[in-house]
Amino acid sequence: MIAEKKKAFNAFAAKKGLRSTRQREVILDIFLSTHEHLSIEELYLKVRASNPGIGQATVYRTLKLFVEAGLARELTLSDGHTRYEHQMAGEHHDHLICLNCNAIIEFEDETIERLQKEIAERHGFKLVTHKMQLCGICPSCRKAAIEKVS
Amino acid sequence: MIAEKKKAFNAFAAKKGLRSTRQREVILDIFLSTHEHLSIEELYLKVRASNPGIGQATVYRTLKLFVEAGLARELTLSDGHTRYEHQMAGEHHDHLICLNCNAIIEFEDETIERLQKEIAERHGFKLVTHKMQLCGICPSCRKAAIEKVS
DNA sequence: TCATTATTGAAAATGATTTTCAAAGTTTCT
DNA sequence: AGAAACTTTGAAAATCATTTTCAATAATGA
Ligand SMILES: [Zn+2]
Ligand SMILES: [Zn+2]
Ligand SMILES: [Zn+2]
Ligand SMILES: [Zn+2]
Repeated sequence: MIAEKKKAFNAFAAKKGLRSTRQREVILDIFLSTHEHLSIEELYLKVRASNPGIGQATVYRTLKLFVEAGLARELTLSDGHTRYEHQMAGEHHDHLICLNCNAIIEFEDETIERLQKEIAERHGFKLVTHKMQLCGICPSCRKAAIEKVS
Repeated sequence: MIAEKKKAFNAFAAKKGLRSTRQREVILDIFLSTHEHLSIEELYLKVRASNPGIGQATVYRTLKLFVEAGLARELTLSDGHTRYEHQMAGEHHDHLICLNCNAIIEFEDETIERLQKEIAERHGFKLVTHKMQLCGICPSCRKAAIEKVS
């Protein structure tokens, strides 16, 4: 799994004539070892913990490469911090986000995806991608809110 | 229509103890006179054209008030410029956006809205709002692309 | 090895938005 | 109306995520 993605990145790098550097390997390892929707800042801190010396700019630059290589997806929630998550070819999901605690739940809904395509077609658009975020209050925050009242 | 919205804003301002100022009236008039998804910059330029002297900060502050008052909706597309559009109670639409020319088409789809609610419920969330943008290539950009090839 | 070219880190730049603050304006009370 | 109390304003400064710059360093291929 991780090895495959590394291979995929190397293939991308080779095709693009990118050089293989320690920094990119470290950042790729750390990115692949996470399972959350991490911000650059969080990623940078993780990187720096094991590899002081790697700069933020390199983390910014490298994550953009991962997106280009199809390994990562950029998420822009409304907190002003760009986040990255794993992306595998052919897979897709959208997000349910708690407005209170920022918890993120992933979901897929084929019917919605199909309807989106239909809407685009109806307007003559060729659909390339979409962004969908459902924002609400998660179960534990709801419970906490109820307890506070009573 | 416009008069109603002005009344609504005045009611909001009164309830909040806001003072009525020339700047806010001017900005509200200009905002209500538009029918697009305008960025603050665009709005500021329009305001300044008839009222030099009104500062950007005031435009920023005032548009936030309109959102709070329920008259405006903030849109964050991916070009780094926050945009505002009219919002009327009980109405809702989402956007189809051309990745090439940035054209914005509005649409509503009740089935999607219902499914979103169901997804949220299935995960125990209380749905508060959502963001959905379909990104693609609009008819005229598609045509232009085809002509370029042939 | 050497020449070429890409990458890096630190610091500076950018650019949208927010904050600061003194001056100006609005409201309230007398 | 006049004065005190409080809000709003504009200009400039500050903020803050991200991007760019650039000289130094590293990777590549001949
Ligand atoms: Zn929560
Ligand atoms: Zn996700
Ligand atoms: Zn277009
Ligand atoms: Zn719209």
